[in-house]
Amino acid sequence: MAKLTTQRQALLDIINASHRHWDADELARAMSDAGQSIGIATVYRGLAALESQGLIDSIQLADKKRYERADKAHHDHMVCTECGHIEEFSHQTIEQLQLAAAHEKGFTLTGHQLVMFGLCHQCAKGSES
Amino acid sequence: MAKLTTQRQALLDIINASHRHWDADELARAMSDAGQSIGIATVYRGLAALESQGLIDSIQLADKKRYERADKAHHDHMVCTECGHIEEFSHQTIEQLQLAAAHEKGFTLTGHQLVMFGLCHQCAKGSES
DNA sequence: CAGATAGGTGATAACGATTATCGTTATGTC
DNA sequence: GACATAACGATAATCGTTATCACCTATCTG
Ligand SMILES: [Mn+2]
Ligand SMILES: [Mn+2]
Ligand SMILES: [Zn+2]
Ligand SMILES: [Zn+2]
Repeated sequence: MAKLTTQRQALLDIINASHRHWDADELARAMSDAGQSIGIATVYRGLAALESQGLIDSIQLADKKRYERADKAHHDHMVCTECGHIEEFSHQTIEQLQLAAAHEKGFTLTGHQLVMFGLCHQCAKGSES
Repeated sequence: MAKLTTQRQALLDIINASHRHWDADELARAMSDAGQSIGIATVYRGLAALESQGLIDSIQLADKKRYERADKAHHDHMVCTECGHIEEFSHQTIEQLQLAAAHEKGFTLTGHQLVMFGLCHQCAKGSES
């Protein structure tokens, strides 16, 4: 039903070209920098379409949603509160224990999001007094 | 430095009176219903003050922040995407594995938030075809 | 007590991310 | 080509939250 238009393909290409976690604004700017300016509403619509088709993934951080490529195994995120760096990790046992905890409370799980906050290696080093 | 004023005490009392997870608007309405109307800005400021003093806790959900009493052990949350019901759970092993995962990536953890989405027992029953 | 100082309060403007609206444009089908 | 169906883009609107700013309180000081 939803079409993979020129601009949606371009968004997808940008996202698939790295492991970055993009927000809508960054993508609009990247398109613009590439000489292919795009309306911000089109970015939001395109991202929603791509995500609903499973072509990209997203994480909801406190302020904004960030999108990333979907061709990776499920993982969760660590966010550096100093520089914004996002580190990925996956832990099979944590996933299993989550399922167990949900089951114990009678919950039918459809998803989850684990975000850890702290200082990345770089920023922890830099802030030593 | 920050004062525990009459309205802040009232907010704290409401929050401590149950295990609910309140948003700013609900608290303003509760105050109003109790005959003690309060400006919405005062609610936000009061909640920020109470939280920074460790008198209340909060969780950041996709759209809004919700506040709850702080006199409970750390726990995480399951949110029913159908009715909004929030179930709490805590899993010691999950917490420990998170620390291990962070350490492995060189992250100094300052916090985390695990939110699981799905259907609560009630809603799962109701949606059987 | 009078004045000074430090916060707090409340109405409301501003903000930032996202969504809705609406006229225009591209794409697909006959 | 003509019509239907989405997508596009500019922009208004929405919503949670924060900033402003003109009063209010306390609390302190002499
Ligand atoms: Mn990721
Ligand atoms: Mn809770
Ligand atoms: Zn960092
Ligand atoms: Zn439910």
